[in-house]
Amino acid sequence: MISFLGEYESTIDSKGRFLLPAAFKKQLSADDGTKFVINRGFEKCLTLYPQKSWEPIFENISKLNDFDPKVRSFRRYFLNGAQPVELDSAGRLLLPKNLFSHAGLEKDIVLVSALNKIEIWDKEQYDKFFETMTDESFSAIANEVMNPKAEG
Amino acid sequence: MISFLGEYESTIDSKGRFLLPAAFKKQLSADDGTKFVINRGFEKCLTLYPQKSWEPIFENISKLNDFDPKVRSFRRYFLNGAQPVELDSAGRLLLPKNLFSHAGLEKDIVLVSALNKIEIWDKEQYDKFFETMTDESFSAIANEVMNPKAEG
DNA sequence: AAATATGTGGTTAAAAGTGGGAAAAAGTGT
DNA sequence: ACACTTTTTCCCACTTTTAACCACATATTT
Repeated sequence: MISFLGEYESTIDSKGRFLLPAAFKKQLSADDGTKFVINRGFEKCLTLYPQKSWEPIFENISKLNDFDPKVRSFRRYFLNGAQPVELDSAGRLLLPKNLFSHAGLEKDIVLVSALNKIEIWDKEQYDKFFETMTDESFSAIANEVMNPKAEG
Repeated sequence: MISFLGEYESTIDSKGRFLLPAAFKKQLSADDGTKFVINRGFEKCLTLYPQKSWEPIFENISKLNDFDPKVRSFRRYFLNGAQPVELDSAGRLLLPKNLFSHAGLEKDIVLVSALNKIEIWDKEQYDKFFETMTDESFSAIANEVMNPKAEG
């Protein structure tokens, strides 16, 4: 499974395209190729999955029991907005218009590794996230997440 | 696991490169090689991990469940700004531009051992840190950290 | 003092990034 | 159904930036 590392800036041009930073392209193996799936992220961002990273997620959702109303709600919310995108000859991706508003995208964006996928943030929103996160709140979350035994 | 020792100065050239002091290079084993990961540090500094030191940290985070909002916050904050860097033929590292401001880097920098990684400080910032730390406050902290029973 | 290793700077070729035009496709109205 | 308009996609050409390389200066060692 691929894993990304890094945080790079890019800009959206007048046609809604942005260049996938070279650093990420290098991290893509040959068989990840040029196909991606883009989706709404959980917070105010978008998520970009290389085809290979998307497949297992899609499979997991397929396995859920569709008779459960919660499953249906989740599936609708999660899959609505997911769209396949492909790199053009210059290594750019075209952002679907209907996803702009969810992430509040304008012009300057930040692409950040999220392990096996990439998050796309509006630069302003991204900066805001870090402003609201204090050392103490990070420290508390880190302890909860990485040291679960501490709780109980 | 590698562990560094020492504190050395270096300077950033006009292209944003700095020479990794020979003393640190000597401490790197052959299989640590030339690949590093650089990231924002908790304080006003950057952190430089030899690839080998970084891997286990990254793996641990990969295991967490990304559907947990706390995990996402933690991941974002922790991976914030992490970028792969590599030594050039002259043994220098190129500092990513977007990390300059976090550490307030100008020209003169100090590289300090931080166990299995190296901290990169702007010389001025580093000096300030020592100015604010008096013998007494150091002694108090030392007692708290190294002798937890003392608290009561 | 010579030789080797360390540290510094600059040039240049290659890659990354940007913008726009034209062809194709989709949509709209008569 | 056809002509016309608008949107989308594809591709080409240019500009800027980057990183690889080279050459030299300084320090250190034998």
